[in-house]
Amino acid sequence: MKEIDPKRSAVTMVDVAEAAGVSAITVSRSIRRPELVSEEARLRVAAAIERLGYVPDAAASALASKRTDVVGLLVPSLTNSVFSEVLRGIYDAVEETPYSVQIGNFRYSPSGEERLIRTFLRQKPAGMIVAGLDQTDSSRAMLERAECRVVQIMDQGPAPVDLAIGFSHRDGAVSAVEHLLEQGYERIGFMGARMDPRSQRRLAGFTEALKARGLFEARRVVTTPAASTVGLGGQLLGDLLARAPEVDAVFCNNDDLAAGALLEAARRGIEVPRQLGICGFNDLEMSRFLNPALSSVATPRYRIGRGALELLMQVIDAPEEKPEAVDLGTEIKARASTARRG
Amino acid sequence: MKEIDPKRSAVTMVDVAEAAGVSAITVSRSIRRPELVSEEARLRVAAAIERLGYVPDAAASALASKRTDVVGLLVPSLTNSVFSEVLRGIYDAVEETPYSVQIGNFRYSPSGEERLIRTFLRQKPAGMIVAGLDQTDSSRAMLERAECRVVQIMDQGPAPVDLAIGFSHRDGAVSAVEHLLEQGYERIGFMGARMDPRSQRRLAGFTEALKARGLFEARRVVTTPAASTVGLGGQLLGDLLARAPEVDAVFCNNDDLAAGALLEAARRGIEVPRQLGICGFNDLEMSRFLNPALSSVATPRYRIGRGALELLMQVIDAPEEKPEAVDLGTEIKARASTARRG
DNA sequence: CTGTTAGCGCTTTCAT
DNA sequence: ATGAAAGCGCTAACAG
Repeated sequence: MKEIDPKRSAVTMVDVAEAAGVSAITVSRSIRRPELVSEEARLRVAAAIERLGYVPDAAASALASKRTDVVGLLVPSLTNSVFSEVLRGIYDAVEETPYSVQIGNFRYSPSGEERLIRTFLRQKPAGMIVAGLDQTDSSRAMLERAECRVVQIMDQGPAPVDLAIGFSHRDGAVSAVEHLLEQGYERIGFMGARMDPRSQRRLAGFTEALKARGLFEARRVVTTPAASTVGLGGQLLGDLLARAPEVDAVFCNNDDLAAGALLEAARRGIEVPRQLGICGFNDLEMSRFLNPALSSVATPRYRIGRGALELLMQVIDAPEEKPEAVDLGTEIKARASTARRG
Repeated sequence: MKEIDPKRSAVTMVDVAEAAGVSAITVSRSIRRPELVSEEARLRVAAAIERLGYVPDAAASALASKRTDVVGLLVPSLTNSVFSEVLRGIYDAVEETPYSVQIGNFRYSPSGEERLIRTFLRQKPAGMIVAGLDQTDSSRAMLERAECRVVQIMDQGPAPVDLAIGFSHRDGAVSAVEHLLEQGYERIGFMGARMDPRSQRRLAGFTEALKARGLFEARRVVTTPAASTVGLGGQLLGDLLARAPEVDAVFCNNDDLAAGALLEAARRGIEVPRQLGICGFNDLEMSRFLNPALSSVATPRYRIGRGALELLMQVIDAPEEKPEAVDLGTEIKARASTARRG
């Protein structure tokens, strides 16, 4: 049985110092800046640390030094496959630095986001990475007053709090619509779930692109506040076809929905791409292996993650630097699911 | 441009106290135990906090009180869809408590896991949740000495460090094999990627179940250390069929591989389930929407997450309590992809 | 290269 | 219901 005894005072730096026959500060230095300590002292300290099972106290260190090596990361979801690539980029990049990442998941709740920002700022993070440009006023104010640099990721738009790296969701949607038009589709529908601010911008791009050509029909747009899943993609395709049976193509807000639509079309005997073109968004790993392969708008998720952390590292010791917002762009991946002319 | 001025000393509790005309301790109390403070004082303090933009310092609080409200969570992956459900369970459960979760991702690296455990313990977490039972000796020793309760999740086996909740990967694999045998498949192959300890146990269950019936053939097992993806599932099916063309069914280590195998079979004109039965593991959301629907071993991921946090809450203020390890079990979902007799 | 001194901002403990 | 004093464990700043 595990023994938990919070009264037994833990080993402190002073204990280690006494055991090693040096002073506390030498212990501190041999942990943080070993090059400033003689090899002999360093070895004695290391041995004492090992022998006593010393674990430095992060809170005491943070309090005394007024700094931490934590980079706070705020995302709206960990289930959404989009963010897993971003995380991979961030983790890859942070591994090359002395910093560590702490994730907060606000689950698409603005008040949850405010709460998390407050919690993170209490810890005096070395930097913050937050998803999106659309924080509440109060969240935005906290980020603006924060004593650390802030990178907003995933999106692209005017007036970021500090730094920003992402892409234009509107432009991505426009390129999808243009691709579908090029392939000869003209009665194009839209399927969207969750409809967070970025999804809204994709819908806006979709709408604009079609309106510019006089091809927009409001009834061809189906959305739901529910979270995107493959199953929901099938349902939404059913809803769309019931409301607007004439649609010859559908732009899906993301690849989960698009995969669901593709599979549902197969179940209904609807031929893709001949009878119905389907285009997704994000270009998830699985999409190109579906039958037919799913066309999609590829988004630079990994590069956003890596880029965000690199941006932060670049400015973290240079408070005066302020790089421009970075637009990484998107790329349409034309595959069989929209190859009407092929 | 964002102003970062680390020299400008931040607002402290004493500043708030002066502004509110009370002492620091009253400020402290009106934040943490408002019921101990008169309403008048509380209102004045709240106003002062608001006016000055006071943000309590987490490090100072942790140092003085020797406690935090952080529950550390260590997972080997955030990309692996398996953990997203676990996270959802944990987040749902923690929302009902005053604690907050901090995720560490060790990316299937044992040394990364050690490093993260060390980092987490420095913060004196209120509790720890770690994936798996197979830590290195050094990791295990740290967890055993930790001044907090520890829950190991995802697996089931002898001698957990402290608490445990999960299911038997071996039994799950056995049930998959039994299902395939019942359906009349006899030359069953195995496809596995990553092959972490839990995957190894699934392979062990697969092997045992077939050996017991004299049906095991080593060449029908293909594995790779690479991470599971849909694309890899297609490749592994190709490898398996090249090495053992006689296989009439395949048990895949997880649903990503199984989905890839299913899609690759379609591409090759192999009829599923008639010519080839395919069974996955985990029962991801998408699996039942594939064509044909994918049979899979459903794992209680959400319940593991929620259960782990609930276990922790249950023992966190009762150091003497030590519940038994919880085995949540698995359930085979028989669907079209293995319905040979159907 | 090493040590001394003086806090960091908060909470605990004990008074009142 | 409120406060005064003491210190949590570490590091910055300055000596030596």
